[in-house]
Formats: sequence, structure tokens, C-alpha cells
Amino acid sequence: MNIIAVLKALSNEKRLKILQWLKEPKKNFTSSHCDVETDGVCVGLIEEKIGLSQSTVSQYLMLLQQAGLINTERRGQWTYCKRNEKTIKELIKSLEML
Amino acid sequence: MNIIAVLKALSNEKRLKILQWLKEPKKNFTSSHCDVETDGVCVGLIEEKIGLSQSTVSQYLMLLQQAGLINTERRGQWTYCKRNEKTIKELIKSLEML
DNA sequence: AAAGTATATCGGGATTTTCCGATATGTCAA
DNA sequence: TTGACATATCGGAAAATCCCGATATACTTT
Repeated sequence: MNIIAVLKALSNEKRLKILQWLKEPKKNFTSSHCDVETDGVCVGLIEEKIGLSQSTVSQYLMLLQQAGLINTERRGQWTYCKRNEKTIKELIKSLEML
Repeated sequence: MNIIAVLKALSNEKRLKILQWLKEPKKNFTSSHCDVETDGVCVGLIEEKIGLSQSTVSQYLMLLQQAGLINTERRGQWTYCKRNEKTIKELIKSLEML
């Protein structure tokens, strides 16, 4: 875990929001073609909810992934996103030791 | 606590380093005119150790203070800095709930 | 094969961050 | 009260971030 990359990824209102939403997929998203809880949340649903352009959302998700905060998986024509709790826990531990 | 401001303040190598150093003042700083443990660490000592210009260090410390991560106190011709553990704890709690 | 849908990538304008040197302010000591 | 020292503030160049529209890619359906 690169703590600076993680902190940078988190220090943006919109990206932090995405991560919050992904904590409770069922509460925050509804999909007709998958179960957001088990499959993950696809890019389009996030885009729709956050009010940013498709390209920006795609880039932000890439950034969150590179920081290790989410995992993405391509299945068919969709890319599903899930939180990566491991990195979040690591961050908290690092901050506790800080 | 403004979590975005705190995360932004932390997401810089140099500022994170300063906060780390302030965790153990005695281990990281030596002053001839005060006790770094009880009085705090003055700006010049940080400047000397971090290898940034005086103005940059002053600005970074101001930023850390505005984020609530440190407290500064002017005494005579020196400004002493201490970590504000309260904000750090609040941040960790916020991230645990995130 | 063509058209539609979902996502990724590219190029770039606007804004913010990084970091500096110059200068101002405040304090102490002679 | 002058000069030395500690710190704060100002103005700005360079780099990074934010966010977009246009376009490319990939898959699905017809």
C-alpha cells in the first residue's frame, strides 16, 4: 500500500462519496441486470448517481483501483466495482501508527 | 473536522513526514533553547530537517494547523508546534465508519 | 455486418497544489 | 534604536489535479 496514493485518492469529495456508496451497494444502487451486493456495482450506476461525466467517473475509478481502494472486474459489457476492505484496513492501521 | 481538508493535508509526503516527526519530538529534534517534548518543536528545527524553504515550511504548518492536525503557539520569537491527537483520532474513526 | 450499449482512453482548458525568493513583521539583545 | 534572528506573508512559476467532450474499444443484439 502506497499511503500517499491512498490519501490522495481519498482526498476528493466525489471519490470519497463513491467509496461510501460502495460500502452499502444495495442501499445505494439498483440494477436490473445484476445483484449489486454480490456482483459489484457497474460504472454506469455510479456515473448516474454522482453527476459527473462518464469519462471522469471512469478515470476516478481507475485511480481508486490503482490506489488499491477498489477492485474492478470486467464481465461481459459491464465493469463491476467493489470496495477493497484490505487497503482501507491497512490505511487505518498506518494512521494509528502515525 | 473537515475530512477532505484533513486528507488533503496528509496526502503530501513532506507534511506527513512532519506529523510523523512530531509524534516523537525528542527522538527527532534537538533544541538548545527549549524542551521539545513539553514545549513543542519550533519551525526552524522542522525547516532544517525537511530540506524545504522557510516560507514553504511556514505555509505547510499553517495548512496542517487549519486542518486541525497540529496546534501552534507563539512564545517569544519562536512558534512551537505540537500534534493534535484529537483530530487524528477523529480521522481514524471517520475512516472506520467509511 | 451493423447498430446499440458500456466503458476506456485521449487531449486539453481551468483550477489547485507545490515550492520558491523577496519582503514584511515581530522579538530579542546590545 | 539598531541589528540579528525567527517566522509570516506575498507574488508567482511549474507541476498536478479536476473534469470535460470527442473518440476508441469491446461486447451484445439484431
